[in-house]
Amino acid sequence: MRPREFDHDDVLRIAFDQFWRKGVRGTSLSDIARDAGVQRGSLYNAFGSKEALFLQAYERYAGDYLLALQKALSAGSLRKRLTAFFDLTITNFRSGSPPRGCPTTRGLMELGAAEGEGLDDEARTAFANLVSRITALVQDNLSAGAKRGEFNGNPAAAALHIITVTRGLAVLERAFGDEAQLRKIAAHTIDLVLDKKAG
Amino acid sequence: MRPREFDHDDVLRIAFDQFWRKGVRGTSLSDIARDAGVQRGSLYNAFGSKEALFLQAYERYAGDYLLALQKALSAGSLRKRLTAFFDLTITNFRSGSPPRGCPTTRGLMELGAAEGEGLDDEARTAFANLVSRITALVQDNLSAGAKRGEFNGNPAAAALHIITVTRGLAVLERAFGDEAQLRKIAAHTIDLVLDKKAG
DNA sequence: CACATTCTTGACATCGTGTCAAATATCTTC
DNA sequence: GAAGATATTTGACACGATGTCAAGAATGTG
Repeated sequence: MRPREFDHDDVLRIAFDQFWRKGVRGTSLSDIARDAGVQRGSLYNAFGSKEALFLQAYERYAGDYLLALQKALSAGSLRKRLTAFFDLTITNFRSGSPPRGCPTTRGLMELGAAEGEGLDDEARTAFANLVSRITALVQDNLSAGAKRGEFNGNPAAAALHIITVTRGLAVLERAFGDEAQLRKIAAHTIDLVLDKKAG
Repeated sequence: MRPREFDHDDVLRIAFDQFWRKGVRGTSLSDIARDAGVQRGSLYNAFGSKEALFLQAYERYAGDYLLALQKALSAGSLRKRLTAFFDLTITNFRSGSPPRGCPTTRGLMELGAAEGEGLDDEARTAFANLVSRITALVQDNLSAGAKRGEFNGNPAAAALHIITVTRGLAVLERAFGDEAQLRKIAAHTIDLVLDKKAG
């Protein structure tokens, strides 16, 4: 056995940074190889393909991000939790310089409609998975908030609504790059959801 | 002068169909040339670049789409109008087989963060422009509805909220491909916006 | 009828993905 | 400690995409 000359995790981090900034299609393995100080062929040998490398790098990101969201949603009133949730969401979209946007949303919109076009079903599953987990997280918090009398709507419907808004925020971030606007929309959404009349 | 051997508008339509289905990065000028029965070089001669061709094709789409939305928002109660608005939005995302998603949202997420990466600022402007126009359209309807007593919130904030939801729907469409889910979210959004307590 | 102008066509340079075989370096076993 | 097995590295190759360019082709005009 010959040992690797590069660190597996280092490459994943370097690669995901590029994917995040430029999208999967917009990032070449040559870029990553240069940044990581590794030969292109070695990346193919270690990961198989650009998409496989992306998937590994993305899973890493998704795990970290989900944990951070969990933490943001873990204390205070429901309103405080939702505020922290949107805060982290927007901060994530606006991280980096220039801001990198949302990698999940970008990945989802990069998917090809048919076979062989763009990212494949494995990537779609990974993206959809993170979205589903976040939705469940929000829904659990809404259910708990309902028990405490902080919310009196349908937790499932409201969670889906909130996740839809976060996806929309990711898109508007790309369109206008106006962070204040995003925060206004988030605040308005919280008001709408929490002030809803009893149904 | 030698006359063109192809129809300018035909090519725009054929090209946009491909861009819509596979994204700008995922569509090659060879694909379009083959589909249109035109030599690749002729496309460069006539349009200059893939991006320039896309921009022309997109403007065509944007004009048509905005008109259709205007029509959907032109009659009945505010609730009926918003329902027709979301209906058309979702129908547009789900058109084609397989469904093609939202070209504007896809385009926005395909943008590069820095120079030279992905679509450039001209494309961003075109996308942002359509989003802004749709927002204004919705806001006008909300303002008119407020005068008729069908709505008692802030038209600008509500319009921004609604447009954010439509962008989110475009993303969820790619993630889950579940049209019934999209329609539920849309209905819930209309309820939230119209049932809002007086503020 | 010839000319100028535009379009078309094919060749080329460059870059990206992905494959492969040969070379290389370590771990293991004797 | 030496030899071989095994995995990694490296460079060459095929292929397809973008974009440029010069040469050929076809039409309107003088």
